[in-house]
Amino acid sequence: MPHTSAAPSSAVQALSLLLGQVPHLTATDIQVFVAHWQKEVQLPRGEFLIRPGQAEHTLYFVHTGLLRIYFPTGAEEICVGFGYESSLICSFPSFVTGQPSEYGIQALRRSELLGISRTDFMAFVEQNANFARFWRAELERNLVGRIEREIDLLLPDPLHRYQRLLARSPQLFQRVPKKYIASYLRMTPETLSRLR
Amino acid sequence: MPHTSAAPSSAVQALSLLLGQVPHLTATDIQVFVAHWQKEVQLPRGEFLIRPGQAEHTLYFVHTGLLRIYFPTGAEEICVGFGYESSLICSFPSFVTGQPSEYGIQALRRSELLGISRTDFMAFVEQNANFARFWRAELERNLVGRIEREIDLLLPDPLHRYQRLLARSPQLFQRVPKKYIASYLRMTPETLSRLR
DNA sequence: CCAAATCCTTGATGGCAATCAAGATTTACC
DNA sequence: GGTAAATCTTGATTGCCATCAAGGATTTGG
Repeated sequence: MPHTSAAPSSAVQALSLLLGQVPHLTATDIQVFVAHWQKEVQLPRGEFLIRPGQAEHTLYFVHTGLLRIYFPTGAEEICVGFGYESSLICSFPSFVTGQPSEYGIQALRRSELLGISRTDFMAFVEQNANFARFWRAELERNLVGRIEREIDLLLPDPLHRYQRLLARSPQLFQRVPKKYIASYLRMTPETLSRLR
Repeated sequence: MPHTSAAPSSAVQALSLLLGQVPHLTATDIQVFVAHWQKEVQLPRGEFLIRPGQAEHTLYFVHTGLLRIYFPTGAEEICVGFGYESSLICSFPSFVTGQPSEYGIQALRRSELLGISRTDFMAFVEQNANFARFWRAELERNLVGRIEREIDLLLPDPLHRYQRLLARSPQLFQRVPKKYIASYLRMTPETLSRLR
């Protein structure tokens, strides 16, 4: 083992692993790319990655932990998504448009993340067809998922919404506090509890 | 005017106009591209572009008319989106994944469309960085819009949902029958009527 | 321009989930 | 491991939207 360079962090290794699954990306591509994920963040439980109204144009990789994305209405906060280990997370509209984020992102457990700036990330997408393909696949997967979810939200019957989510993401119910799932399912914690 | 080639159809002209707004696309790029939109469709009011369960992996350009995208539940159909003039429309999950469509698309007025197969379209995206950029921008715009919409659907109060949609898409209320808007807003036509 | 269908509105009633409340359980953190 | 906080469950009540129904307005298509 060479002593001249520091060993890559565990988070960088995990990110490299994720990228290794992308077709046609070379080891060199990945090595150069991960070097640009320079923003290391450690969040204790309850801490915020992004607060609503804040301009934060960073794409994050969740190495460990669990986060929720929420939208603050006047009265309450509604949960619109979660961030799991080994996935990407950001306030998407803010990341894409450059506007301040309407959403907040909060750690539900102690979480470790790696971040890359919008500028750096988009430079890779522009200059390398393989990264462009990767980002396009991310966008398509995300979009298909959101359309699925739109159905869930339109179903009038709380039981149907619960059953669809349970079928699609059973692991959610073992990791995320039920009250956030209830908000995500557009019902009160009491109603969710009675359905189970 | 040359007699050796047929004049481009009005639909092709409109599509070319839309593509002309894309940065870096050359006139030649556009000319070659639009030649692959070979599926011409004319739908009378009430007719279906795609029926649920059908495999239809075509991307459509709406030249004239108005369509609704809907999801059939056991009891009723819920409206998940609309297709306007000079915009693209498809059953997105089906177009991307190649699976049969869970959604239906129906003409609400007499509509004229142009279609391109998934295979042909993706070939352009793969081979030309400018088309890749165009498709990426489409995906990002679409995704941002869906996230906006997710908020609308999560708001518990029908009045708030109505107000948000009215602020974002006031033209909708002048073009689309209210009963479809009501379904889109997750409420009954009676409730929507009382809000106005 | 007319007839028929579709769509929109207004009213009365009932059901279901939100709300309020309290106790039980789990989880976090020192 | 022990204590405090957070979360989950169960129960009673209320309010709001869906449902059902009917009359009026608009649109469609010949």
